[in-house]
Amino acid sequence: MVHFYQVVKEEGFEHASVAKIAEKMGVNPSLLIHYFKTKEEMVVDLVDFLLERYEEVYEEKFNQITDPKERFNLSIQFILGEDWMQVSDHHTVFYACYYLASRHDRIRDRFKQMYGHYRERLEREASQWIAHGLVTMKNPTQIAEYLILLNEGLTYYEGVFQSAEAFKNRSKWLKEWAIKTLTT
Amino acid sequence: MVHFYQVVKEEGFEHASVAKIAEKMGVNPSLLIHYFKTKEEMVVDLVDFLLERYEEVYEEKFNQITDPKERFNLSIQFILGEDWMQVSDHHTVFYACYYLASRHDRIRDRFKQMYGHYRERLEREASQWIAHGLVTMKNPTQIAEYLILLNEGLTYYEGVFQSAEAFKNRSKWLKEWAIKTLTT
Amino acid sequence: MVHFYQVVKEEGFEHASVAKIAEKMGVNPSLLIHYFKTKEEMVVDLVDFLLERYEEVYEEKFNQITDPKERFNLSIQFILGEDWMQVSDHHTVFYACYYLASRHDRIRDRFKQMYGHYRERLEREASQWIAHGLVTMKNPTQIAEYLILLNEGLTYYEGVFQSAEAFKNRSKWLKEWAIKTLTT
Amino acid sequence: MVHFYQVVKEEGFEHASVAKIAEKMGVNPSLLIHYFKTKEEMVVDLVDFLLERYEEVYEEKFNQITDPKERFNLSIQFILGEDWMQVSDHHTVFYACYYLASRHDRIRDRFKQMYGHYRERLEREASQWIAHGLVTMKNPTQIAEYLILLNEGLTYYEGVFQSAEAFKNRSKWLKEWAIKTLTT
DNA sequence: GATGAATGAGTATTCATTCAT
DNA sequence: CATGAATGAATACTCATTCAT
Repeated sequence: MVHFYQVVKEEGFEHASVAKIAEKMGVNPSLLIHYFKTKEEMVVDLVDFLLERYEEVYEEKFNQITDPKERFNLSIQFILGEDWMQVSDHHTVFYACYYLASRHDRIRDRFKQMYGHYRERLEREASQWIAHGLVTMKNPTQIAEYLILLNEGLTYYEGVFQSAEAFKNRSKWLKEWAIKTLTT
Repeated sequence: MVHFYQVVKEEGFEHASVAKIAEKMGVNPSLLIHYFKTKEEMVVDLVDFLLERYEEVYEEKFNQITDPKERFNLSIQFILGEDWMQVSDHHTVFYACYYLASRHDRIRDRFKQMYGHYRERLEREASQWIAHGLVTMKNPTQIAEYLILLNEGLTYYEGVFQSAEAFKNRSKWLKEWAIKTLTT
Repeated sequence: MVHFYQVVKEEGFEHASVAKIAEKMGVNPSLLIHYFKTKEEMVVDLVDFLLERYEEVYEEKFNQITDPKERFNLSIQFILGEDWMQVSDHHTVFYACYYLASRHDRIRDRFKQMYGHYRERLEREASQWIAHGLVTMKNPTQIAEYLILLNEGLTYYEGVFQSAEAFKNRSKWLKEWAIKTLTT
Repeated sequence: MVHFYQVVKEEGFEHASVAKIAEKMGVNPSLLIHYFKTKEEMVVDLVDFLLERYEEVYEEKFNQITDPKERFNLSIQFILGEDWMQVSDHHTVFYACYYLASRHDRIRDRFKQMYGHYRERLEREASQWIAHGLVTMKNPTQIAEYLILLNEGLTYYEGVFQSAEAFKNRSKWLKEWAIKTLTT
């Protein structure tokens, strides 16, 4: 899968043929078909591979800290800061898969699942923030979705303009706005 | 172009071959190549076609109303409400093009341009809001980008879960949050 | 025709399409077809154009001098020397046409005609040489063909190795050999 | 390769498409591309195939006889006689390739190599002739090149007029002239 | 005298997949 | 467990040519 991912990244999804993936793996194209039966299956697995990495990343991030207040700040930092952007050098591959999701039910289900987990994760966080009086908003689901929305919007927008500097600046005030929105 | 658009919508970008587009148009494939020289040119034109429609839509929307206060509410309504979603039944086609932009400079330039205009449009609106004391945030650019971010995040998220009802609800509280953020 | 010639020279015979020739001429492709009826006709005309230029060149060369002895030396010089090679920067185009001649009767007839004239020309020269006792060989036809053969062999060989220096040297001793052959 | 050769011979180089070659072979066109990667590679291989056959022919011819004097006469016979012409029913294919060489470095290199070997072969022969006092000319390279030139000129000329009878006659006196040139 | 729309056959090449070994 | 031969459909694109204007 990592080879599939690499080919997509280097040559684009539309050029990621079975032959090229096999070549990168150093095996025979037939072998890939033998295991996956069909390319569609490979694509689904690629999506799984990609989304699992996302899940791993945020699980890992949220498990590092225990102090609630610190967690709140670090969550905002993680979701709207530059850390996430590093993860998102997957950008091209990710949006290729997102497009697929719009046409392909099985793939969209994977996305639903991943974002479902993501939201649950954030809901649990948000509940803690509420419990510790760190935020004034009272609905954990809304808090979670709000942050995801901002995150995706930010990533999307950066994908268009691709300016590290502008992103840095935008990230800065957006974090402030988000904190203000949640805490007042 | 509208035929290209339709084929992409119906069969997916990856299956939108010159032959199929020509068939939908009822002409010979070579005729398309004769006019566009290459398929790449057709794709760029498709992107232009798509983005121009977006530009038309928001230009039209923003030009309907003159009363500043009403404009503020209607802008929020337009950007974060269901109206936009109707425009966004282009979803699949749009994200196919967005993916292309990540790999194709000319196409990304088109996106930059469109979002540039969009932002300028919103900046001018925001300046009015500020001038009339409708919002407390003082930076029109940040206001504009904030709204675009929310809009894109919202659209993106809906693309995954595709639930009209959930969207409606989300749209409702998000508008409230946005207004609160901008006005307090 | 000169445009056809140029396109063949620049892009190769196989890429010299009606469209490209028309473009180089600044006219509409249909116009060319209108005049020539078919591309085959254009090719035949190209061959005519090319061979006529060859005829012009040797007619011109042989008409410059009147003194028989000088003519003998200058003929050898012209046929086996570097002058000819300048004419033969047509090399690519010429051999493209020669190949056509092997498959195309009308074109081969043109070649026959041109070489017929060439041989006759040389025969008349050779007759003069014989009459003035400049050569010992007595058959003008054989003399003419011998020189044409050497010329073509020399050109052909140079086409393979493409070395100006080696050609110069080869040209030098070949002229001596030819003179020796004809005069002893 | 032999199929490619046949198609070129029967239909002309310009019509020797991958599809036609595959058809003649009774296989699928994509199989050819699978093995050769590109048509250009096929063409290079065709040239190799053709030139190797030439090499084989003259190697074989020169290895038959051991007596030096006989070798001299037989070499002249081989190079300027009708034997060679039988080999040269490759005429069309050969000149198609020669034209290619004028535009294609890799192919021209093949030609250089073949003619290099050919010349070396003849140089070795010529050295023997010199050593045995069969010829008066003392430079083996010049002797070799002289014979190649005559051979190519003869072949070329015959390609234009295509008259077996005229060729026979021409071949006859040309051999006498060549022997005279080399031995006096 | 010239243009431009349109065609249809043909080009090399890519691709996922099958099957025998 | 893996290879390699083979296929057939699809791809963008080229080209000479026709025809109406």
